[in-house]
Amino acid sequence: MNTPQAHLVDDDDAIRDALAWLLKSRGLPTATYASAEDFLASWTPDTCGCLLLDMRMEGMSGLDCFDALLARGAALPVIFLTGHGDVPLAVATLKRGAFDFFEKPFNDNELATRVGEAMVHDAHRRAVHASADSINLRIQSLSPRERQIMDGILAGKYNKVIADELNISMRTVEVHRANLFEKMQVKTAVELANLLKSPQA
Amino acid sequence: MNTPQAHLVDDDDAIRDALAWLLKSRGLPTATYASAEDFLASWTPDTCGCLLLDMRMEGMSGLDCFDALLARGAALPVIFLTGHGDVPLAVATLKRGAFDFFEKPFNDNELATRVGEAMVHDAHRRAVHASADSINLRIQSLSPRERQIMDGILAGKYNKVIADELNISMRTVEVHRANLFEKMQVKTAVELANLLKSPQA
DNA sequence: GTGCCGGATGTGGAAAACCACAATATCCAA
DNA sequence: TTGGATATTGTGGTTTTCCACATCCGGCAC
Repeated sequence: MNTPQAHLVDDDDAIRDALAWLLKSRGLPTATYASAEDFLASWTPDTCGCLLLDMRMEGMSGLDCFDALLARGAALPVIFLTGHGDVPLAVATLKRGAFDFFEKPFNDNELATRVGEAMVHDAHRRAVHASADSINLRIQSLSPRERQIMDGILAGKYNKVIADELNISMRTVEVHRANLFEKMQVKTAVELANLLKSPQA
Repeated sequence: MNTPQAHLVDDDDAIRDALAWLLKSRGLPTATYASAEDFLASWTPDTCGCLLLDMRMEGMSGLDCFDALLARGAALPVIFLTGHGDVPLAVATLKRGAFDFFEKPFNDNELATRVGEAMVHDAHRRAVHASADSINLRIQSLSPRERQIMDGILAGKYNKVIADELNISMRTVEVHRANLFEKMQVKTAVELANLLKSPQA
């Protein structure tokens, strides 16, 4: 897991340096990139924190960079910076999942605050994701038969009913049930149901 | 429950009539209001569908109307219409939960499409809400003791353990358990867990 | 004050879950 | 070919759930 950082992408050296200084002075770890291409080249699925993206840049635009990230399945919160007010663009970008959209000139305090919120948001997202991953991993370790029995259990059926439906003996259901409880690291059907509910789908 | 409608609020008679005609011609039931005050006066918690709100109006502004609705706990999807591009306003409004934000002149097809989507969204929201209400109603019918026993059950504890923790006999726990299953309309602990998970919190 | 409700408890039994020990069969990879 | 994972079944026994029948107590409303 990479260290959470504010990833700042702007092709204007002066602005980039000023913004980086602002963020660092607020205690926000910051990495800078002179182009969207540079950022994408260094990006990995572990990249986390948040992304500050200038909309208009030489080469790849901020929007193109956002598209590229979405295509790669990134979930990094993105804060856009733009110089020229464009309501439809701002609205469309937010609806596509951008975390925020700042028009220059912006208030330094507001931006720094939002960057901090974005990083908290991302930390929370990663925590939830890690929990979901752990559960999905356990589910994938189940054999097909065990998954069938689990479905029956989650439907609140008696072992006897499950056995009838699958045309196997009750004893076999009991064995699969014990095995899948072991794999899912639960002791009761209720714990299993709780596990499969909370975080993801 | 009121009939789902597009509630159109605009103080410009010509625009309001034109928009209402547009929406009705697309098969979207539409009600019109000449002011935010008129709409708020007719609003009830049952008002549903979606709200089309002109930002700049005589008297109460669209934003004020939005605030008033939020204060009343309304969950109606709101689509804002504005004549003067203002990125910070659009961004702030969307972040506060507006469904969409259109800048004039807008494309009729896009607007009508979004109105349709907003109404679908609201119908879905109401369906989920109704289900959650039904469950909350059942929970509220439980006695305090029954709720305690339910907590224990949802934690996957044996009746024996619950009894020890509450310093009562196992038999009493069994009785409460049966009673609360009756009230919650479930037959097994797993069904109870499933019920309390899906929709709300 | 009588009745209803919530709460608590007991006996006793049927049904289901839970578990240890034991065995067989298939498929697939080392 | 041997071993591991998956799937299947049985015996026998303990624990827990689930339920019918019955009793007792305190608060509260009519």
